[in-house]
Amino acid sequence: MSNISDLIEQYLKKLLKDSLEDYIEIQRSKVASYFNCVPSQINYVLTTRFSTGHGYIVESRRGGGGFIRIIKLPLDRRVNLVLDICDLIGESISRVDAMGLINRLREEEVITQREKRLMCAVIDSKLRYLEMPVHNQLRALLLKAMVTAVLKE
Amino acid sequence: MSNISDLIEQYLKKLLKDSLEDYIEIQRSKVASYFNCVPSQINYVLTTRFSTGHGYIVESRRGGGGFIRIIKLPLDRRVNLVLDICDLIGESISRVDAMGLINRLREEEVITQREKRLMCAVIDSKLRYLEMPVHNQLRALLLKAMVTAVLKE
DNA sequence: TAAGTTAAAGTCAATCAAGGTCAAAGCGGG
DNA sequence: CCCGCTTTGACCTTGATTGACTTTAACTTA
Repeated sequence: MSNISDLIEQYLKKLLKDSLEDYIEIQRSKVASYFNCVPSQINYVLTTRFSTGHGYIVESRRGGGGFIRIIKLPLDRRVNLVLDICDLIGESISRVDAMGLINRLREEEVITQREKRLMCAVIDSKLRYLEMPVHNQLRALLLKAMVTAVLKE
Repeated sequence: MSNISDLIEQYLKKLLKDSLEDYIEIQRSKVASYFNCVPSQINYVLTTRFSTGHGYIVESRRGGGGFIRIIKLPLDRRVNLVLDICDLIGESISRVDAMGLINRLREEEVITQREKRLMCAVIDSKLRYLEMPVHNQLRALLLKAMVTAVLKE
């Protein structure tokens, strides 16, 4: 398991973890040349692993002195966490986004490892009877039910 | 008794035995070309010899840098439990039976209160798109996935 | 200060690299 | 001969990589 995208992902997450702030600023071209890849690969990593669905916000500026800022949304247990998450999930959610969300919940220690596995197993179940759109809706339904159940204490 | 499938099976089991972890990661195409067979033969071996029923969990990822991970379930009483439970669940299960099983797992302290709520939420989800027989099948599928996931430690 | 230059980052489609599925053909023992 | 397990291959889906082209911002200079 070692494609460049994974390495870049880990690299960025480590930067975030080590940062004193809840965000980091990078230079696309720097990171790209550090990993010996084309700059657009960074965008690929950002869109596939640092989307809103994954709990991040990405801002940037072009031109001289440009940068990319990756902000980690705080995901703590206050008031409307459940509602926010359900909102985030909506009526329909892709497998990737669902997994991203679950991972984030785990990273924030909002859920345990076992709970993560449990939720992933549900999301990952090959619901072979179903068409894609229905599948995405079903997934949203189940995910919301799970998040609600596990967080409502 | 020496068809390719058996050889591949032994090969993979040896890898597992020699591994420091309780899992291995392989590349389907590599193994296939090592054994001079078509890639899909590996899938055949996996489904016929490394199923949950056999005490393994198989995960994978496609695309560049893809891999197949074979996880060996530790063979203590919990695993037998998983296998037995999966057996018990079968292809289809009613809501009442499912709930009963979950309660039982809780009573035995095999799962936590949160996990119980999580599982109940999944089972209880009104899967409004579906007919009864399919619903029962789906429930069985999800329940088995959950039990396996939560107990695989 | 407007115009031109340079230094970023963004987009998108093509291509490559896996693994998944399924049905049909092959084969071996009873 | 038949049944069930094995083998094969065509076709599918998903994910990663690359590069040509575009857009935006800052800097420089006349």
